Amino acid sequence: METKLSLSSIERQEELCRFVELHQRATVAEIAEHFAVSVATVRRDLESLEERGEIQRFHGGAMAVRQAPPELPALQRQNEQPDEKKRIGRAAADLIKAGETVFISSGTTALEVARNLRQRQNLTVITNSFLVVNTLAGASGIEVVGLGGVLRHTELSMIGHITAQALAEVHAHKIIFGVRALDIEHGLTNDYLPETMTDRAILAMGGQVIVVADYTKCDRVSTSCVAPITTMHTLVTDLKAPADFVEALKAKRIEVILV
Amino acid sequence: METKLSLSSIERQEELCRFVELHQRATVAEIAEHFAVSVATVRRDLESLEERGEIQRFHGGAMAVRQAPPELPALQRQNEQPDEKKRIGRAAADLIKAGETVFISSGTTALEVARNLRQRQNLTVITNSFLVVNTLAGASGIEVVGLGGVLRHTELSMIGHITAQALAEVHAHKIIFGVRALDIEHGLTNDYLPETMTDRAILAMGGQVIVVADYTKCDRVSTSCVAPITTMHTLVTDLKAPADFVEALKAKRIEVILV
DNA sequence: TGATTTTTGATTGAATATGATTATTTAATG
DNA sequence: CATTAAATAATCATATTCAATCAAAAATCA
Repeated sequence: METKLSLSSIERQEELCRFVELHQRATVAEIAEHFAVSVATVRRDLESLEERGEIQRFHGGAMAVRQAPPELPALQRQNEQPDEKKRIGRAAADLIKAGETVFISSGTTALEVARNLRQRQNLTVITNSFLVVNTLAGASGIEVVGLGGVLRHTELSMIGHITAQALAEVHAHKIIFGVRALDIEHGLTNDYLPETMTDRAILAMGGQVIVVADYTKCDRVSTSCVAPITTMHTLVTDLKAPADFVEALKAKRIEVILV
Repeated sequence: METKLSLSSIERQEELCRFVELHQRATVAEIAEHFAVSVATVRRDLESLEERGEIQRFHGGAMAVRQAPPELPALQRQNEQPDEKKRIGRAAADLIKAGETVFISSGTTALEVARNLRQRQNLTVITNSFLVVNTLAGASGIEVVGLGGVLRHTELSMIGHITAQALAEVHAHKIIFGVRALDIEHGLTNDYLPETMTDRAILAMGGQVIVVADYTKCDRVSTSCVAPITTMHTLVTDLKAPADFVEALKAKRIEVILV
């Protein structure tokens, strides 16, 4: 693991807490080396973290007071192209108007859209992603409808026939759809076969299909075909998306929003 | 990144907030350079933004406010009778055997049961509690089935007709049921009327009904009648439970586990 | 236009964060 | 139980960074 440079004291303390939780226990020297600071600073950080009850100190180091939450793949991926995802999330959220019902699928980019809806009022959000529910929990202005189903542990999404059945009960004006890969010929593709039926049921719900995908997803193909490219009404992507790919979409009368 | 010219102070503050959110963190010098203003102005902006809670300052710069989930009632209540709840949770979890399917309802005591199942293998857990899903996310040995429904923000539970419909699709060997109050005459009662139909559907699913409730819930009545007391097959409670109440339950052939 | 308020940038003493130094405390070993 | 090595807490030095103040510039208003 690399050492990140010039963290603020707040950031370093947070990272330090995670570091200890990840290793269960760590010595002062280990921590000092990892964060490239003096042992004095480490001790000061450990002191304040112990005061807040975040860790337990012992002579020579510190140990975790709670077990580290497992690093889920879905959460790890949030750190890939974070700037693009944030911009895309904001732009897609701007497409949602008050009073509308919007479906938000699983995936980190779609999650970013949910983040930007938290402060909104008079919205109904339907989702099969538990991360989206998590993000919107406590958002008093938003009615959150979670679809049931079998939890896919790696993505924290709900899939299966219970999900499909619940989908038959609802309708959304707009569908924010995250996808693994986009290709003119092969359409929208994902990488997990069992999820395909759920994804198709989502798209069959009707409403405007807004796909959110950063440039790394464009002009790519994954394993599992979900739908043809024309199923998508709008694509929100970033400026690094291949120009000819964007042109090809526009030729097919698909709206493309570049941020 | 280019410098934008002649923004009003309000505009600049908004942009500044977006800038910090986009980069997650930024130093005062970075911000001053980007907006072509002095560090004094930046500090003033950061000060007012922090007062409004838009950003979090640290020595040398500012960072985006971390996505701290607001303190929800369900999470606050976890601190009430924590020892009893932990013991009850452990004892109830011991009743669950490998290979079984168990339903876990919402409520903090039921959540404590889920906590004690995290390391288990070969289990299926069905739940309408978002907190239970959260707890079991990443627990690879457990198949988690979430029921859909409308999110009740205060409890983070799923309720409504989608929930009831999903319940018709599943069956559990054992039902871990958290309840607000227990009374010999009035049976199991909860405090939120709209949830009653969902609770009844849960209990109608069949299987052994195991109610988890600390002593503060015993011999009490709440507003909404869910089911008669004999619906319950087993009660897991603590030693502070009123002795005559326990005796009355045993007389009705209800198993009582005191921890 | 002229007066008044607001905003901005520079200056300076105060505050903060960090690392080095040095007693003091702790834990390990014989 | 005494010795000893290591770790800690306390103190100090230093380099940034911050906040308060003030004057100049800009905007607002009569």
